[in-house]
Amino acid sequence: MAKRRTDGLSREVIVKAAAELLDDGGEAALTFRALTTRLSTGYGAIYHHVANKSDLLAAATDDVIADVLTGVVVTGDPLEALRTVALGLFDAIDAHPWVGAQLSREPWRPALLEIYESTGRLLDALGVPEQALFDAAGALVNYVLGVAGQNAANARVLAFGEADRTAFLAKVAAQWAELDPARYPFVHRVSTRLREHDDRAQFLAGVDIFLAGIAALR
Amino acid sequence: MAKRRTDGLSREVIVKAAAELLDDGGEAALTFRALTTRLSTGYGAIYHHVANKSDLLAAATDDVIADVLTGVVVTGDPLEALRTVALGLFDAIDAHPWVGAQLSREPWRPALLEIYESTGRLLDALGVPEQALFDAAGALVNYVLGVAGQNAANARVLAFGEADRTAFLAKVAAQWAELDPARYPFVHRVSTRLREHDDRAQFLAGVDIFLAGIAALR
DNA sequence: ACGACTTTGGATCGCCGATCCAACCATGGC
DNA sequence: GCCATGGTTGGATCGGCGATCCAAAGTCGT
Repeated sequence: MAKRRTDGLSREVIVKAAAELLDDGGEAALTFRALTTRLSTGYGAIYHHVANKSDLLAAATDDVIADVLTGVVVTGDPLEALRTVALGLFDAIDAHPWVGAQLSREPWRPALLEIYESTGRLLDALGVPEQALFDAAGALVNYVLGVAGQNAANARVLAFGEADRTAFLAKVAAQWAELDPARYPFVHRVSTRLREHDDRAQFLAGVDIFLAGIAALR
Repeated sequence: MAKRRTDGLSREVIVKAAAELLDDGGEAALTFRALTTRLSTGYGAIYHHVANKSDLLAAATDDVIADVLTGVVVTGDPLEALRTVALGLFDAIDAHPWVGAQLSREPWRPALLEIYESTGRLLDALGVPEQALFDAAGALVNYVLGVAGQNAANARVLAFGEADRTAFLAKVAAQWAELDPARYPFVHRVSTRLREHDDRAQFLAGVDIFLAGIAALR
């Protein structure tokens, strides 16, 4: 005989609640049971506004990405703007790792469309020839998606099991250092850099490598 | 009172059966129930050899990647070898999309270690300076992972719901073409290229962009 | 040949996404 | 002013999942 809600339950409210659950407890925390509890409602009410769980995840992701891309101020320099957009995406995914996992899983959705549009337009402004534009945008977006997925995976590891990032990196670096230098010369050699590296800086270094490659094609 | 198996059930056999299930029916087809049926055994027997489902997926992925990287013949030219390795990974992920999804989800596993090692060693042979080696390898690997994830996602879309690739691409391209050119100038413009593009060729174009960028750093 | 240890098969648990339906309530025709 | 109608809501329920647990069956050392 619980009382009925009077404040309209809307798709918007549900998506927002879903995003909060995801931020708080990771991807595993988003369940319809948890949603009914948080929203003090039942399954039927939620399913009335949302098709299924994929729909919900995708909608939440679209929201976050749209916020990032509309929030970025496009300066006069396309090169600088590209780096800003890329960093904005990185930071958003860093703050909401579930977005990263979702992006590298559901293609052809509004979020990805917006990312392609922003990236492609800036590459065009940069003077990339028509011929190479499509491939270049695809490559850059895929790089961002790759980093996004790895970031999300790392966040999952750190969320439960591992103490802090520094200690975890040190552990993996130690494993790399202990590998046979004859069989794994590269990994063995760069283990120190792994321990000391900064994800954000390395991400930007990758963007710059890509931009240099684009410039070479121009 | 079913008879007991006499051919030793081993981790190897289980991982192989898991890979077959994944190849046949996608990621959703890998369940312990399906495994018990296919192997004519029970849950206990499987859990005796395998820690959990993640362990199983990771082991199957490691197998596929190891096969690719050991199978690639390294020619004299490091540049050509890098492209060969990248294409080998692309083809393997194309043939087993679940590998792509897994790679962009579980970091610090043997499969990714092997990929880093192969990539890094070849970049080193290419003459990339010590300073840039770590970042360059990271960028290239992340690009491959990004494509891997998208490929896996596309395969999932095509596996159920959509008829064939050409028709699906045409549909998405049509949606892109119908977007407002004022709001989505880039996406609108390249919609034709989307319809006509070849995934494999575009992947290789992206690899070349990165290699050009890395050469610029040299 | 007997006991300790390993391996196997299946019953069972708790949780999940999804479906379904009865109760509820705002709105509009009369 | 009242009741029929159709868009909402809450919760019982279903089948399937990963995981745990245990008794039975095999294996091996002594």
